[in-house]
Amino acid sequence: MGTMVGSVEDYGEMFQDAVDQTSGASLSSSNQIENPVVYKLVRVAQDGRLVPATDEEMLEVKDLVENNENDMSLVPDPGQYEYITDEGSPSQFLQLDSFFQLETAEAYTENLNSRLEVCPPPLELLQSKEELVYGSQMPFTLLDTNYHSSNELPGDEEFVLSEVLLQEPVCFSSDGCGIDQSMDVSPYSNAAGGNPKAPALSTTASSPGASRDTEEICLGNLSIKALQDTFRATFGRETTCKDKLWLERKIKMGRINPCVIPTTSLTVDDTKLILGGQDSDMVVAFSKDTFDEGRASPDCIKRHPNDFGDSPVEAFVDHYSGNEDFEGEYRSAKRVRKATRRYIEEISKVDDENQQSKESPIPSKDERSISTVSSGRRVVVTRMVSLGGSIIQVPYVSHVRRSRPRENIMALGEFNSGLWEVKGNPEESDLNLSQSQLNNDVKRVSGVKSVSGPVQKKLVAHCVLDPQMQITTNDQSYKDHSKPKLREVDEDIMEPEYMDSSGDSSDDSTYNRVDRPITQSAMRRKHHRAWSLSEVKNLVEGVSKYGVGKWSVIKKLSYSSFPHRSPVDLKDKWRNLLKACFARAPLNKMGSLRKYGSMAIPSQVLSQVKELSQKKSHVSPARKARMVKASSRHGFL
DNA sequence: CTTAGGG
DNA sequence: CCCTAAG
Repeated sequence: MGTMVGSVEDYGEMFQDAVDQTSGASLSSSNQIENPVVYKLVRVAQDGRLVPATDEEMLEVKDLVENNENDMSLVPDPGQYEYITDEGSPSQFLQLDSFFQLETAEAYTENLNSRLEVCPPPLELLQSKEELVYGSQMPFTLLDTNYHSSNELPGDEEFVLSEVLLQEPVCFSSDGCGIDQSMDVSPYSNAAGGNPKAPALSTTASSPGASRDTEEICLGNLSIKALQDTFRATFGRETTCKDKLWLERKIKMGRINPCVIPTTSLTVDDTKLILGGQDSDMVVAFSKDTFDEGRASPDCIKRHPNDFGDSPVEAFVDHYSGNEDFEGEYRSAKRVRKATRRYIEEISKVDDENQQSKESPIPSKDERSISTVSSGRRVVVTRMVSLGGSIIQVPYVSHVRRSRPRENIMALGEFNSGLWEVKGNPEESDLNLSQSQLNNDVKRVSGVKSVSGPVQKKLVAHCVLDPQMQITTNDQSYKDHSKPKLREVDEDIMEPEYMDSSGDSSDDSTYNRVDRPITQSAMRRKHHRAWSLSEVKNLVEGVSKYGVGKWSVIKKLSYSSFPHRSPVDLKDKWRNLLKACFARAPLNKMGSLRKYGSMAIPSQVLSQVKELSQKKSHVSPARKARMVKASSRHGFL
């Protein structure tokens, strides 16, 4: 059994006719744009070409569809798609849910809105005529069946009808009961133009002739209330969102076919069908192997995270997932973070370990989990990872730092070349890296925290070789040069230039100047400078003046004398202060003394911090205005 | 570039 | 302190 996938535009007619019996209107090519569902029928030849089906083949399909059509309305399966004719009334129902099994509610709660899956049905369904229930399987189920009864087709070739062009008023429901419910309850029938039978999936349905331009103009003129009504008419549920832009956007997206897959860029490589679009990055990748072997877990259609694609993700999602809309409303209040690269990397890493793939980061062809797909614009290497019980496809990331190397990458290179020897020139401090630094950098280079990748393995090997030094290596030259070590200590103290410029010679600075034994903590980071009490006080004062979150303002106004503290540093420190004061609040006895003998923060300051944190959680508009004024006075806005 | 937040 | 994502 070969692969059967495909999508060819011209062959929508027959299928369309079959489905759209009542209207009897056949689709002209110009007409297709307005029609909500367009099926395309092709045959995939052995060499992978997509051969348009012949008229005879189309007739068979038509017959098949018609035969099954009678049963359609009897199928009491929730999660149907609705097919809307040009007249705007629902003439048929198509159940396609197993094909477009898009994001589920659970999936979205995982905050992985950058992914999408569309999984074809199990192969068994493709093979069994008996099991064929119209609409509950993929479209090409029908055609596959059809193929077996067709004499016309060469033995190895199969019919394929795979893609659905969902043009306008198709309502998807992630919870699997969208249409049914809406038909029953019909909470929006009024807004749908007065026809209570009309599912009012879209206002478009009631005004099929309206062009999008017109609509968009109209949208812009609508009031928020009207937009909300339109939203309700479009999506079948209420919205409380008052964001006009958001509403317009959603409505537009609800009307615009979110998953148009231009067939112009349809290509087939030896195992994959790729449907790439100029706008859409949607990639359809049905694995031939998977189908051949009768597995029920073929490759899925995936959307890639935003790194590899843009807004279409959202459009796609919006349309199919009712939940997303809620999320969208929520998002207008608080922005939602997408999965970070780190997160993806770690997922990838875990997957890597699971797969025991020790090979080069370049995906091998045999690896099922890694596929190279082209989206028309670019080639994307993806890999399958399991997450939260479902399989998702993520862009492949090698576990190597991809971004700009650190300034001391050269030193790293030397380590990487195998000897671990720092060239013993004390003057070039950049090369005289402490071992901890090296660890750190190696860690960064590998991009992951745990040991993985050749570089870090090397490190481990060397560490093992020298049991005397726990963290450091067997590097003799490093030992011999005390300067690097001293330098390391220096990291933790105020550097003179800053002292001078700041004029801040308060207590803690001298504290920091005290030569301390090289503790582990002192070894830990290069770029660590202890916060002086005056700095902390400055910070607190700055926050009290300008408010929490105005880090750059504070930095510029109160911290011009501390060039080594970035706004982010301030923010971090503030976070730490908060942590400190709230953690200590209950048992204030120990007061300001810390375990590790690091800087003592006066409890007075801490209470100040606490006070500010509470007060500043809600800055009054007046104060905000004052702040804006102040900062603009200083040229910050 | 600035801010927020995870690491 | 670092990194990255979101504006």
